[in-house]
Amino acid sequence: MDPDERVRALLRGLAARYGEITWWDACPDEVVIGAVLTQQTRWENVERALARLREAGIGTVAGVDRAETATVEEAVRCTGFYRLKTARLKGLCRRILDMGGVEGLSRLPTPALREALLAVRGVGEETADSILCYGFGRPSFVVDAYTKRICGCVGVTGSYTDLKAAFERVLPEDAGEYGRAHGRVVEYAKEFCVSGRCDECRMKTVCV
DNA sequence: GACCAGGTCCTTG
DNA sequence: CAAGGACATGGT
Repeated sequence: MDPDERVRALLRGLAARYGEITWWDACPDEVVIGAVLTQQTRWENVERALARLREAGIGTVAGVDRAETATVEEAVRCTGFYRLKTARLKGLCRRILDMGGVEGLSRLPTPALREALLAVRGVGEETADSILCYGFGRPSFVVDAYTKRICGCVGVTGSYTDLKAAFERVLPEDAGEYGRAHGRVVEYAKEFCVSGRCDECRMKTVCV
């Protein structure tokens, strides 16, 4: 079967199962911060860190930029790789402010904005796409470990760019649609995939 | 105690 | 380009 057709079938099944979920509904500043913190980390720990940053009054791009390194490290310790993430976070926030803040960046066309984000140390494709899609409302599909895993389960493989392109061909070009689709993939993976691999690969549950 | 988590970067072959 | 290691805490 054509890979795009498999992706279509997958998305149909997931939409039928999970419906109109809302996925990451946060202000741009928190999306920027959360996108970095969630790297290789469970979301629950990211939420704790975001709450700590908020309590410290530095849960924004400007806040992280002006805060002491040690203060940020303390707040994000629970997400792991905390030294690395603090450095990445401060670098990213600094860069965003230098480019006119979220406000200024939002005037850039999506390709230019994506390049600007990718140019920051610690911002790879997934992080950039998360910020684009959830922070800036741009239709840029996010491919994460769950997406790759689920795609593998239905026989669709390829590079990050390949998978991203497949979803973007199949879905209507809309950030909300992309976000919900990605959210459903994650919901499904959390429900059926156990410790790194699909338990019994129950994709038939949603795919047929 | 072992293993894994919503990545990214750097180094090797 | 593919593979392997480093980065680190928290939950099962």
